[in-house]
Amino acid sequence: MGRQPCCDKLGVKKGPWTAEEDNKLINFILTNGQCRWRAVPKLAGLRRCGKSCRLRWTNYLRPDLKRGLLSESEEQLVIDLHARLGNRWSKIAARLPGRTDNEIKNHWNTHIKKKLIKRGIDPVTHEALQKDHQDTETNNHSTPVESTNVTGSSEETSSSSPHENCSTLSGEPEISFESLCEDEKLLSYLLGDDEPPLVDTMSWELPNNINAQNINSDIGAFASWDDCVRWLLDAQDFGVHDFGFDCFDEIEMSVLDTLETNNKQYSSHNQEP
DNA sequence: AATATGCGCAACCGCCTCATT
DNA sequence: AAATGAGGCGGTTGCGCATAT
Repeated sequence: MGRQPCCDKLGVKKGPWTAEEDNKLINFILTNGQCRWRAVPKLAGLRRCGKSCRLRWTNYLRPDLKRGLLSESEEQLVIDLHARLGNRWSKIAARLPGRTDNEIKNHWNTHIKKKLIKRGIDPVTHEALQKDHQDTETNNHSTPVESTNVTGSSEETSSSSPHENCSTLSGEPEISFESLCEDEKLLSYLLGDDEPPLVDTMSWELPNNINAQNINSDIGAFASWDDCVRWLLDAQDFGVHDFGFDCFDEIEMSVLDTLETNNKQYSSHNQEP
């Protein structure tokens, strides 16, 4: 007994989404909130698969998405997390507010992988490529290669942990994963045991009983519902940060600050005899 | 100017997990 | 306990654009 397809394949549109379809989906979700994705296409008047709607919403239309390239600190965080979690993109994405698993996966495959390889690091194992060569250089010491030392720096300190020498691509001091391990709570959070302190997406989802007029009065004086949707689409183009949703940045910076502080504490602690 | 090649990203596909019946 | 449905995830594909020849 096979599974039913998630949607009726006949008459289901594929390919790039049009602005009109985006409008319909945004209209529907802003009005009704996220409900059963399978029912969304029908209710929203879209000839799309429910999955496709979910993907479009989560990867592109969500108003809390950041746009643009990952910052260096984000990239470093991705590398660190990947060293620990592997290709569990959704877990990794959960640690980067405003970023999607798809986006991170794409960025990994197109940018970070190459950077790591260029720096002699195997993007899969996070160990050094050409191990034989490096082994002879390091006196045959079988210490695991720094998984996230993407600076390619050859300065080997006495630290023995494979994750201690984390640094940014720009060479700035960065978050050490081992240092994070000193903080059980933080580690637990990073490894996914706890929910990350991200923005609660439900906070902007709208209850079913709120209609377009309510939203208009809440968001501002939009002349029409179309204006509201247009505004939202514009927000996508510019990024929510351009529209005053800096809480996302604050939360992210708070997390990064915590990590950095922890790293410093660990470093100073480590330097003590 | 035309063509080939490479790259980045949005979207799809199929499988897995979990909740519900 | 088994069957089913729905959402979620990771891998892959294909299109559009930029750059090289």
